[in-house]
Amino acid sequence: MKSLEQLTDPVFYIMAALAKPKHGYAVMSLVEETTNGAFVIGPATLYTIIKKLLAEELIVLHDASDSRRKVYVLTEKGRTVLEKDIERRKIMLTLAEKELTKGD
Amino acid sequence: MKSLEQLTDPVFYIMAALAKPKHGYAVMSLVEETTNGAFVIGPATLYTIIKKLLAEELIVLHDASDSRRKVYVLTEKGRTVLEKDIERRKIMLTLAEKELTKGD
DNA sequence: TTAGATATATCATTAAGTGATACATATGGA
DNA sequence: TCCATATGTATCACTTAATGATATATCTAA
Repeated sequence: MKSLEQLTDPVFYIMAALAKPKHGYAVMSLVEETTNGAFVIGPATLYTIIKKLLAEELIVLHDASDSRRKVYVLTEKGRTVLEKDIERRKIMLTLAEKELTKGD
Repeated sequence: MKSLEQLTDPVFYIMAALAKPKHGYAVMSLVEETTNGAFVIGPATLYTIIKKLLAEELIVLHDASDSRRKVYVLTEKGRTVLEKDIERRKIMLTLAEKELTKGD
């Protein structure tokens, strides 16, 4: 995750889920449910990425955490990065659809 | 690239570009120009991925190729995979935007 | 005639993702 | 009460993916 540009898919999903405070397990559940099981983030992926996001200060441990559940939420910086990545992804989709339909 | 679900960003870009026949170098140029240099696919990434896509039969060497320029194009299978991934990406974006705006 | 763009390709390294596993607490039945 | 299942966090070791550096050849325009 060089310098925060180009979020990978799992990173994007996790950050999107953490736009609102959630604990890790809830992130896994949300993604799995929302995608009808098409996208599953396992614990290894989840906690590896959470560790990175904390280090990059894109998320923080939220007050509401207790010893059992650790609640995280996007920082302002994280929100900005996510919003920028949403734009990038929209441009990607535009390009793809243009190429697919162009001409025929 | 397990079994063709979840295309990574570089793979997605390259496949999108190859919806219409193009040689490798043109793919690099197209992506770089379209994104105003925000996304750059270097030769190592490009040819590594082209090799994989050929092996998976998502692209094929196109007739118009000569010894200098190798022109590739999506197969029917490749087109189907790309279209499915476009849908997945749209769902991802919907989820992200919903989480970002929900409540406030 | 030669510098820079075009074009393809691989090697070696780094970065990213993940299966397997571990461990603790909570909860709802039998 | 016991215990199976779900909830919840975490890491290790391995695989997969991406890429910087480099090599090589051709084409083009000054």
